Amino acid sequence: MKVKTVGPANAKMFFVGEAPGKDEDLTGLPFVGYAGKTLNWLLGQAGISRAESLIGNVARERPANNKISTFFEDKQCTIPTPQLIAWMMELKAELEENQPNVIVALGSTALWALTGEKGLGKLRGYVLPCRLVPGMKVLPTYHPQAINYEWKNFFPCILDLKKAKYHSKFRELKYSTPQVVDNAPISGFIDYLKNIYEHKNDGKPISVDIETIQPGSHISTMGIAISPMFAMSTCLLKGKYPCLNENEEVEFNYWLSKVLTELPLILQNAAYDISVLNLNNHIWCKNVVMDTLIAAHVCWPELPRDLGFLGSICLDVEPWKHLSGTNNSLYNGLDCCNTYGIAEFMYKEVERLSLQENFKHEMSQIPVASMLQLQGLEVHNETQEQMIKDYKKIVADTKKLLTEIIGKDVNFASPKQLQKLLYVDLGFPVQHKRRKSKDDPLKLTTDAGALKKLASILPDNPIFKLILKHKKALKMNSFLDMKLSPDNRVHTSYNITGSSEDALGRKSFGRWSSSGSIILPFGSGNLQNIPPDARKIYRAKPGWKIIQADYIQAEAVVVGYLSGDQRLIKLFEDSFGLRSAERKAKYDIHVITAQNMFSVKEVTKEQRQIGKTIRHAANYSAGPQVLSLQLNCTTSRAKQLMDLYYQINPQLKLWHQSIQEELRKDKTLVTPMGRRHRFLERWGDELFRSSYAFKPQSTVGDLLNSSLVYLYNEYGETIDILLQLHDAIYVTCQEEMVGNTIGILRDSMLRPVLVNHRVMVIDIDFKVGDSWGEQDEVDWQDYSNSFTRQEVIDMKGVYNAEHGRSSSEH
DNA sequence: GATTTTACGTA
DNA sequence: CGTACGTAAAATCT
Repeated sequence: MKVKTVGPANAKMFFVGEAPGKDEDLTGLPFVGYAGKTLNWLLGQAGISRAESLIGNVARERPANNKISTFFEDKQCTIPTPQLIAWMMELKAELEENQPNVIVALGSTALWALTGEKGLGKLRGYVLPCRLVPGMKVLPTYHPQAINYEWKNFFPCILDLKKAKYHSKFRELKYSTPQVVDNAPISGFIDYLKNIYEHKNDGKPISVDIETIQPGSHISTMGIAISPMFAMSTCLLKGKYPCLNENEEVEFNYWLSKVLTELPLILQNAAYDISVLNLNNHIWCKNVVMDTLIAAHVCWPELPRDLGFLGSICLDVEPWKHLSGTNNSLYNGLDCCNTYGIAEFMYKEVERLSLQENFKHEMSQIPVASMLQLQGLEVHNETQEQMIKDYKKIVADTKKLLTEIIGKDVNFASPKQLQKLLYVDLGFPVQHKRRKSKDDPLKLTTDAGALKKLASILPDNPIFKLILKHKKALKMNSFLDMKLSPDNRVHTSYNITGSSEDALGRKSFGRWSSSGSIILPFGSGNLQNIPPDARKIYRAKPGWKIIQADYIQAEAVVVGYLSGDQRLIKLFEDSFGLRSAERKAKYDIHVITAQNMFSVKEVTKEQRQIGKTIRHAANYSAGPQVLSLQLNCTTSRAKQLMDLYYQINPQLKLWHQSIQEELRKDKTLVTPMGRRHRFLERWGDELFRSSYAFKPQSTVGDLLNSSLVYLYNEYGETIDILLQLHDAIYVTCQEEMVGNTIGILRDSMLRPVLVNHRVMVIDIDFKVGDSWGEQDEVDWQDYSNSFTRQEVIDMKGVYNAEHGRSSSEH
């Protein structure tokens, strides 16, 4: 049935979808099925009345197989069939008749039909001129059905709809259009710098953006905006060749340094730009007041935070990202202006959400993250070469043996080839991947777990263990055999805001991530996943030591306080400040767990291991099946053990329940350090498990980063910081300075925090050695003054996120 | 040939 | 059980 457009004549908003579906086809009305329900919900969230809006589609009849491409001549969906052209004319007539103030394009087909544009992902949220009816404006966003499929898009969509609601109040398409002087001659840019410096930009910050070429991140284009409305951009490199002569370069750097050193700066991803400016221009940007990436992370941890996205949310400007290929300097200048505009928006947003403390906390991490990236980590050549040789031999030997046994050449790094070999050619029992839900389809796997299982089923066949050994050695080699910098270093980029995105949106629990540095592209990239054995290639200089300071049982301590487990809290408080031998003898948490579970005084090694595994599993709400794999026992035995554990630790289940209760309102949790996270998963076990992990992990991460910043700010001149590893800090120092350094680390890392109405102080352990991989535990008491827990609390004060928040709300 | 997705391994 | 990232191979797109 043909579907008509519905809604009151002359409505301010006109929603245009793609094509009718099954329910629309049956009723002749648009958006009445599943997608219609989603639309209603989205409109409700955005405060828009469906009854007051016009709603229709581009195509007026249901396409065969629900495929919109049937209405196009070409695969790319750019040449409409005569039928579709006729429908578009109908839409045009409806728009002209009703004269809405804003047309909301739902999905890429509507976007194309109304504006002629492709690429919804880049254009959503931006107000565009309508091509179908010139003079009208279009705001594209996701199709409701796309939100059903891609849950992460729901929040951006609501923001788009709110923006559309604002635009429905007036008819004109009025951009705030910045003035950009692009490709400025260098003399003009230097005058601009002088001028900014002289007037200090009237006390306001400037925003800076650089474009770089790889490798080496040399600056090709640089721009500075003095407000959201004016920027100048200049070209410094054309290809490989500098645009400046030597004299110009000296003068340019002189004034640039003055401006960047003395004025307050706005940047998007400051850690990158200031590192490049430091490395290549020897300029140290001291006063970064706003990193829009960090502000966006603090305010909206679930959302994308690239400039194009932030522009669509915060600004009313023309899309500009498409200029990057055609006019780099104009693009760069617009980046500057729009970063400035986004910054002004984000200042208010940080304040509106009372997240000033969190913002300051993350901003303070920029200098140390930049320093660590530029400094890198030195590799001991001889050790590296020897280890590469050893592991390469294992790879070759296992491969040779396997080829002899199997009788043909197989690439064991290819899951597909391995599947064929094991399950087809050799006919071994197939192993399936663990499923998230029973409804998910079974999938084959040849992972380590499957190979171990096969090895236990068929103990006489040596190939499983050989394959495992082969793959392990291959993997190890990737951590050893890598390109080093000219001075034998590896570099990593520490990312304060994390960076990964999954089907549900961004996750960010406040821990740093580590990835390959594009400024200094040496090493295996991530330094937070180096296996212990490969750590041996990072050695201290002769006469120096590497010290590791890590929080003891950090996450378990936080869980103890959060769940109000009095016995556990007492254990942690009683054992605070003890030498490790005494702590392990009397206050071993896993031994005590086992003692209680099995009602025994003397605990065997196995019983301690069970206690350890089960605590970890229970803290994160693992099921008996996973536990049975870890403990190598039957599922029923694992179930029995879990029940026993929960019987002895009833607080844990209560705590999990309280987390669920806390989620009920708006799926938002707040950590003891004041960090917020909104969970986007649908209500259910997956959401719960993810949220149980949030508070402990995030608290430990924030605690460690506070310590790291303190250490760098207070002792950066004297302490050589090497690495950040989530709950540990590594430094290097001369042998005779070990004691002193341990004292400083203890001073920096002991940080009392109010958790669940009690003061939590996580204790610290030290290890010292000649390399990152070979370290021995030491007692700090041998080197440093001893303070009781109470003395530490009195000296340091207690961090109270709740207090900070409530006092800033008024 | 380029880009995206999947599988895997480590903290 | 969770979070994180990187790498290689496969799969898909152009």
